Parts: sequence; C-alpha cells; structure tokens
Amino acid sequence: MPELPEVEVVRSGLEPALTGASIIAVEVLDARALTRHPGTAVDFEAALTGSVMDAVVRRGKFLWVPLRARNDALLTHLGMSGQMLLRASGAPRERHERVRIAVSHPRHGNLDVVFADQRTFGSLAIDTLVDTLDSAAAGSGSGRASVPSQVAHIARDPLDPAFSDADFRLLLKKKSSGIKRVLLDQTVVSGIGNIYADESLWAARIHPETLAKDIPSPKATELLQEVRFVLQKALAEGGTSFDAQYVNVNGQAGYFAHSLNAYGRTGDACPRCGHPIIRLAFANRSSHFCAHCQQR
DNA sequence: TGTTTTACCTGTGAGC
DNA sequence: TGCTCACAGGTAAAAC
Repeated sequence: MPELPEVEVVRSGLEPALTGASIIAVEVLDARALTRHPGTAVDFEAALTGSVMDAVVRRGKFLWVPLRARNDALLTHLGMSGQMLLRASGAPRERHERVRIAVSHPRHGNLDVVFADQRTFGSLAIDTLVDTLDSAAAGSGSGRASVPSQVAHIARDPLDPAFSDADFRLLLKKKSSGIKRVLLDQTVVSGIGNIYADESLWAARIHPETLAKDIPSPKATELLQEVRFVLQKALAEGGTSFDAQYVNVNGQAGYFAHSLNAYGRTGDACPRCGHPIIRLAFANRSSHFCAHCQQR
C-alpha cells in the first residue's frame, strides 16, 4: 500500500535511471492502467515515444516525469498495488505487468520501466502541467513550480519545505470530521494513508474519531511532529511491505512493517501501556488504536 | 457547501 | 479438494 515513504523510495530509485533518458518504445498491455489518461492507449504510446524525461517528481502519493521541451508530464499513481520496476532491456514479463516503457539513457544504456499492478487501482497518464498555486516548487525532486493538472488540488505533504503548519492547524479548526478521516483527505495534507494515519495518531495519543476541530492547536502541532517522525522513519527503513504489495524499483521489500506500533496489531499489547490494540471498522477499512492511551 | 458513502479491482486466506 | 466470502484500501464521483 504505497503511501508517501513508499512512493518516495520509488521516486528516488527512478530518478538516476530516468533523468535525461529518451523513451524509445511504449507498450500498453492493459488499457485499465490508463484510467487517468484522457486519450486512448494508442495516443499514449505515440505521445510518449521519442520524448526525453527531465526529472522524477513527487507530491504526496503522485509521481510524475516532466517531458523535455513540452508542457506536459508522464503522471503515475500507484494506487494500492502499483509497482514501478527497472528491468534490463527485454526482460521477461512481470506478473500483472500493465505497461512497459523502453528507455535509452546516455550513461546507463537501455532499460525497461515496467508498471505492474495487481488490483488495477493505479494508473498512468499524460497530463498538462499547470502553475502551482503558491508559486513554490512542485514537490520532491524538482525546483519547477508546475504540477500536472490532476495534482493541482492535492495538498503539499508534511515533508515538503513549502508545507504550512499554520494553514494545516487552521484547516483542522474548520473540519467537523474525525481526525483520521481528515488525515486521509489528500486535499488537507497529502501522502498519508491508512497505515501512517494509525501510527501517527497512536504516537500522538489521539483517538481516531476525535473531531478535528476539537483538537487544541498545541496538540495539532504535536500530531504534525509525530506524522513527520513516522514518515521519515519509514522512509529510512525503505517503506512498509506486506506480502509483495509494495517493493522498490528493484523489487525489494521495505522493513518498516517491523516498526509498526498499532496498524495491523489487533489484539497485541500496546507497546506503551500494555492494553490490547483495538480494530475499529472505519469507512470500508480499519482503524487500529489503543483505547487506553488514545481516549476520545 | 461540507461530509459521508460507494464503486472500482483482484489475490489471499478462513471457514465450511 | 473446492467453493464462497470477507478483507485489504486510494481516489473520485455520487449521495446525503
């Protein structure tokens, strides 16, 4: 389940291999991988072939590759099970392979970028670049102040230097939803999914159903600190991998699953107080928390 | 307008 | 052994 740390691991893995590389061939094996793309698979293949990739940029869970001397980018969202894999040119098909992009890099030679996705929630697209609303750099990996139009409404993530803590606290004051729901709202703060929302709330000792507007400002500041700590620790450990759902560009799993305190630990003793971690149904998914040290 | 629910999708494992 | 069903969850559209 790729959230900010997992997507950043993928971004930093792709960056040296793709920056400056030319696209020499594109093969769409399953058009469902293009649900975000406004045109057809044939358009997609034709529009990419021959273009040069300038960078690999991330905001929240979105990744994109600006195309040289053009006002558009190759946009990627991994969804729940998407993988971007770097493979030797002509390598055998991956399981659930949806799109293959053959590139030629001036220093690294030829290789294939494979987009594989089991649950087909992820997708690729070619999207027009628009100016960022605050004129600051778009996100991680680029100094340019432009984002794909489909990313324009996505908030900055907590690791972005241009993220405003004050704006975040102000937004919380206006939200009458539970804080867990608000943390998952990518227009409020991006990059956080179910795993890191549960972990951050556990660390900040906040019950997931606490109304966002009821959280005092100092507590909101503490929550942001915990969010950043959890994201940075997960990033340092290569992300969170359950089964084979998330891997880096070389197909390797991350280690953060061993560091989880609440997520997926239903029935285990809370590492802080020893009371059992509880699982609560929440919006077609689950919240995991300690009812003793995270009281409403 | 703001908030909540639903649809999309497939592999895995539990239960029968 | 083979079948059914619940579950995992990010995003956007629909419903409330």
